[in-house]
Amino acid sequence: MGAPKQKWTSDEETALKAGVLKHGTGKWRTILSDPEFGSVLKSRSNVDLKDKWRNISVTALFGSRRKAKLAHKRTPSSGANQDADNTTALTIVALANGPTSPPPVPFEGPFTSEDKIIFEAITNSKKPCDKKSIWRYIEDNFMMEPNKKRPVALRLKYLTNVGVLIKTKHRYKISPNFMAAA
Amino acid sequence: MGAPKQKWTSDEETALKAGVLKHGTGKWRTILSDPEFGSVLKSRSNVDLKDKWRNISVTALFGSRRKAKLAHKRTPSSGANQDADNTTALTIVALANGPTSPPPVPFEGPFTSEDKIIFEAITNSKKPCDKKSIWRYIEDNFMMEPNKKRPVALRLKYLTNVGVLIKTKHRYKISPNFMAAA
DNA sequence: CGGTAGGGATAGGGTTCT
DNA sequence: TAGAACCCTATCCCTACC
Repeated sequence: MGAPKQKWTSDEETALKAGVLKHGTGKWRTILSDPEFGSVLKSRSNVDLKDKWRNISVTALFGSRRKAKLAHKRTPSSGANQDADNTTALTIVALANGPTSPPPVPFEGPFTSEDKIIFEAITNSKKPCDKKSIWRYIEDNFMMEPNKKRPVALRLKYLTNVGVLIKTKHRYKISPNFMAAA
Repeated sequence: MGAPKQKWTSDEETALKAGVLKHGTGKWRTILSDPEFGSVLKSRSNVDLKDKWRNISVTALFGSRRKAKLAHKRTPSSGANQDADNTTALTIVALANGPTSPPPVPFEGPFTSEDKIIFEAITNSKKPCDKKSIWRYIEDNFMMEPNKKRPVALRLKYLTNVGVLIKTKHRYKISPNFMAAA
C-alpha cells in the first residue's frame, strides 16, 4: 500500500521552522523552492509543510489540536493555558554567530506561553509589525481575555530589552540572532 | 465515567468484516455510512471500527497485538507463526447462494495462516491485485523470510483452484461466494 | 490548474478495564 | 498477565476557495 507514515525528522522540523522565519507562514511552496530548505524537505509537499506547521504551532500553545479546539469553544478565557510552558516546539534559540552586539540585559529563559504567542504573531506577519498588529493577531487567534493583556505586554517589553526582539520605529521583529529550533 | 466498555457482538463483527470486504481496509467512515452495515454498527465510531479490525486481524495472524510487535522486532524471520491456525477471526466462509459455478476441485479446510495473510493482502488492496502486489504487501507488513515464500505461493495456487480466489488476467480477487465471518 | 486553509479521517502508539 | 476496548495525536486526505 502507500507509505506507512513518514515521521518528521528533527532536521526537517528545523528546516521548516527556519523556512517560516525567512518567508513567513503560508508560503509553503516558496519554502520548498528555497534551495536552503528544499533539499532537506525534498520528500515533503507544500501541504505537508502546512500540516506540520499547524501541528508544531498548536502543540506548543495548547498541547494538541484537539485541546486547541476545545479551548476555542470555551468562553473566551484560557487562550494560552498554564501547562503549555514545558513544551519545546515553538521555542527560539540563540544562533552561534549573530551580527548584532550583545544585549544590555542578558536573557533568562525559559520562554513563556506569552512569548510563544508573540513569536507566532510576529512570525506570521512576515514584516516587522507594531504593537497593534500583535494584539489584533492574538485576539483573532486566541480569544484572550482582557486581563491577560498585561503579561503579554510585559513580555513584549522584556523580550525587547534582552535583545530577542528588535524594536525599530515602533515595529517589532525577531532578532536574527535567534531562530526557531527543536 | 465514560461508557462501561461496549463489547462487540458477533453481528457487529460480521458487519465489519463484510464492510471491509466491500470497501477495503482503511475505509471506516465509508463502511459506517453504508446503510448495509451502518445500521448494525450505529453505536460504533470509525475509530472503533479501525481498532476492532486491528484486534481481529492481528489476533488471527499472531494471537495478539503484543506478539505481533515482538514478531516485528525479531530478525525478519517468523512473520506468520505456527500457532496462528487455531484462531477463527479472519476466516472465510461460503455464502449460501453464489452466482458462479462450483469449482473443479472442492475446497478442503481449514484455512492456514498463509491463507489469512493472502486474504488480508487482497482485501487490503480493494482491487484485484497481481502476485507482485501480494508479495509486496506481505513483505511490508510481515517481514516474512524468503524460504516462507513457497508455502504462500502454493496456497495461492490452491485457493485459486478451489474457487476461493478468482484469477483474471494475472490478478487475484476473493470469490463473491465467500466472505469473512466469525 | 496550482496553492492555501481548514475540517476531517486514518494509523499506530499508548492506556484502561476486565 | 493477556487481550479487548478505548484514548491520543502525528500524519495524511479532501474540499472550498481563491
